[in-house]
Amino acid sequence: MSSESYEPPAPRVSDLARVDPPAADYLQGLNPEQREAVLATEGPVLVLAGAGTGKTRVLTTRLAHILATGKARPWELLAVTFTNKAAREMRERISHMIGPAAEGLRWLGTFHSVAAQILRRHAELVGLKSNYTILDDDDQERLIKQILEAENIDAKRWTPKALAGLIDHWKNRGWRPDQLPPAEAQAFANGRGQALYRLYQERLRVLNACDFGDLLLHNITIFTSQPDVLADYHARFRYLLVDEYQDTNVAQYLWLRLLAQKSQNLCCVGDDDQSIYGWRGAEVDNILRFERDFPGAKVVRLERNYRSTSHILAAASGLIAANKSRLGKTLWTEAEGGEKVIVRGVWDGEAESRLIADEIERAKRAGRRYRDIAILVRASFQMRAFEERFVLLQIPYTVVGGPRFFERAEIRDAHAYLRLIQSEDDDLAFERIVNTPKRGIGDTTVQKLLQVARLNGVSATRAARQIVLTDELAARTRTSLANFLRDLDRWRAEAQHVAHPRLMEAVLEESGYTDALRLDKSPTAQTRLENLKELVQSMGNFDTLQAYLEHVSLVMDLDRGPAADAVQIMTLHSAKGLEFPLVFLPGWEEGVFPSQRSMDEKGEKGLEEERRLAYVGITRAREEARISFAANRQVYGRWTSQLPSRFVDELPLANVEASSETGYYGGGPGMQQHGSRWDESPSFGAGYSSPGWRRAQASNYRGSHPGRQQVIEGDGRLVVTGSEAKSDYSRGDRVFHLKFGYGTVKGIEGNKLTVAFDKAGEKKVIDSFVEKQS
DNA sequence: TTCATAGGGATTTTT
DNA sequence: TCCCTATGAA
Repeated sequence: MSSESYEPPAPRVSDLARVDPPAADYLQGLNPEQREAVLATEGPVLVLAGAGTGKTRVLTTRLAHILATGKARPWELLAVTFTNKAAREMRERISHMIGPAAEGLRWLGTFHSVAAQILRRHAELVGLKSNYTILDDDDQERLIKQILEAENIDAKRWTPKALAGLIDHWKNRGWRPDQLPPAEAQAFANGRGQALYRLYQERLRVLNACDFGDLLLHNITIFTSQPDVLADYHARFRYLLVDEYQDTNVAQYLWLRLLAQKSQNLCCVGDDDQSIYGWRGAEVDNILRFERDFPGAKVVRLERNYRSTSHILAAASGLIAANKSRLGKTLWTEAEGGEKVIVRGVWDGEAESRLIADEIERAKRAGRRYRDIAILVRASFQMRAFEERFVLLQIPYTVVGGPRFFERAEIRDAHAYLRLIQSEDDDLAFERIVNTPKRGIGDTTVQKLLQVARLNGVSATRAARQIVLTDELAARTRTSLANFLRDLDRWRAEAQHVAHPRLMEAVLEESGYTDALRLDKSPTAQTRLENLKELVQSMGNFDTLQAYLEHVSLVMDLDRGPAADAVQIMTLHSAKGLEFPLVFLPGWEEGVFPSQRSMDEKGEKGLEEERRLAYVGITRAREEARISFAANRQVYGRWTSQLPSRFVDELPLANVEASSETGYYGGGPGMQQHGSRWDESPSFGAGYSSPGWRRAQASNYRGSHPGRQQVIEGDGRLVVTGSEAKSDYSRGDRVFHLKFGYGTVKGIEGNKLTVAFDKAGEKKVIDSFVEKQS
């Protein structure tokens, strides 16, 4: 902070001398602090960027500035982010500012992708080949499971998942097997943790593979053991930039420190108040300690918020002030006024979703777009109530997050084929597909193969080659294994001259994979086939198979098309970095948010992280934030009565309005005063005049079920009586559903249909929500 | 190899 | 409550 540390007169003069007209442009419109953060290029800098203070702008402008002033060329900049999305966004914005020169930023990427690139060049230094594969968590877990089995450890009591988590944790802390602190080494399966970790690493080396944690850890090993390699990178990276510094773990911190130790030109941007990934190994301490770790560091605080209204900011600030371990910032805005943050209690979870859905319809009628509205929940089980309600009212929504494209089983299978074609030694890929689709090579055979492989210290494929020459297997099994090997060899030969999307198609056809799916009557088979088609298509974007496989292991997701106009439902975690005009924050109840588990496991630290999550939630809102809590909630099928979250009490009274929407609760005296009981007496029956409800009812009647009656019961549930009446539908009918699209009726139970939708899979729906196709 | 059933677990998830 | 997994029987 001291002014001495920011006075490198010489560079500054040369800055001014070199800045040419377009350069002046990019500084326009920055506020003084932002400008300071951009111009302080030399020495360590910590930019504390509060929510909505123009962080990305500073980041990109800073890079553009370094390039424009000729301090470094694009390939001399190291810029790391956590997500591919952030990296992509940064690259786009920079190329917008400086044009095609941004293409040269080859060291702009995620921690993992940059580390993977570095590791490719020096793999042999840690016992790998440069074409090593990167395991996903699925492979990782299967490998660990094998080790546990081989070591005769009860995998029920000591789950592979738990060990995977532990190893991850160790890697996050930067510990290799021989570096574990004694206390940690004792963990797992009666003190065998360290030995198992060592075995796991050995297996990885044999497989020429590494997991995500290894990417960084191997880098660190190389840098510390090979000074000349490190010196090479010191010469290369003249300026280093890190986004979301509060989310770095110890390994990432060590990695950065090694790379920055010579030039010291390290700029870290982050916000301690938005550190919400502690459970994944992020160390808030990294940011809290920055000034100690980098003596003479300059600290710039970005506190002017351009996103939210003053009530929203004040509410968030008041809340986060309850945290003890923080550097402290005071956000301010010129956008005075606006709506207060609305807080209210409802009777139960259903009332909550009903309330929010109705308000969304009101907002829509008032001219808001659906896409401007978000519902941010603590945990995904909370999403269902909203989804159900939205389907009922036909409010379009999208759930952000959820299963990702490359994590689907069929995609992983397809990749396993490719991996095995590319590297015969990839045993994990071999095991995955040797009997997928079924070709009569059962578990016993595979186990036998693995045993032979381990005994002779060769890969499973090689073991298979040997074993088919003997008579150890039944004739039938032997033939199909031999066929499989022959196919592999053929594909491997084809891979030399056939374009990889073509190869993929051939493999899927000739292996019988697509045939098996076509014969599969299950409703998801169709979707899977489509996914595979999409996969083949996406492969075309890459020059080589190698490049493609590298991409999928590091990116794990497909670029989604433009977002539809739909309400966004997501967890608070995945909302970080986003903003919406109208934000709903449901489920603010003790135990749900803050999450009980978080507090049980991490105590005060856990609670503070939950509070930061609440802070992140509120600060996503540009214009309106609406918090709610229910008095009763069904958790895992059990009704529990809930207490309002302590975070509700921590909101500053002046910026909050405990609203009493007519019909949702009595609005007794309790509601006016903060801190008193949030009594509420729901008045049922109100709130059913919204357009969506009418639409739903209309479509019920349109469904034409003579002899049936719809009754709206006291609790608001739609009950259809007389369900014995004969259904209009019969098995095999083609139907259309507004949300799920086209499908075929598979079963009928009263007014409920089981429909196999072409896209969405099998669902149970109420018949009045589908239209019969003739 | 496939089906049925019992049991256990059920936050958050950047790569 | 509900969904996924492992396990066992046919």
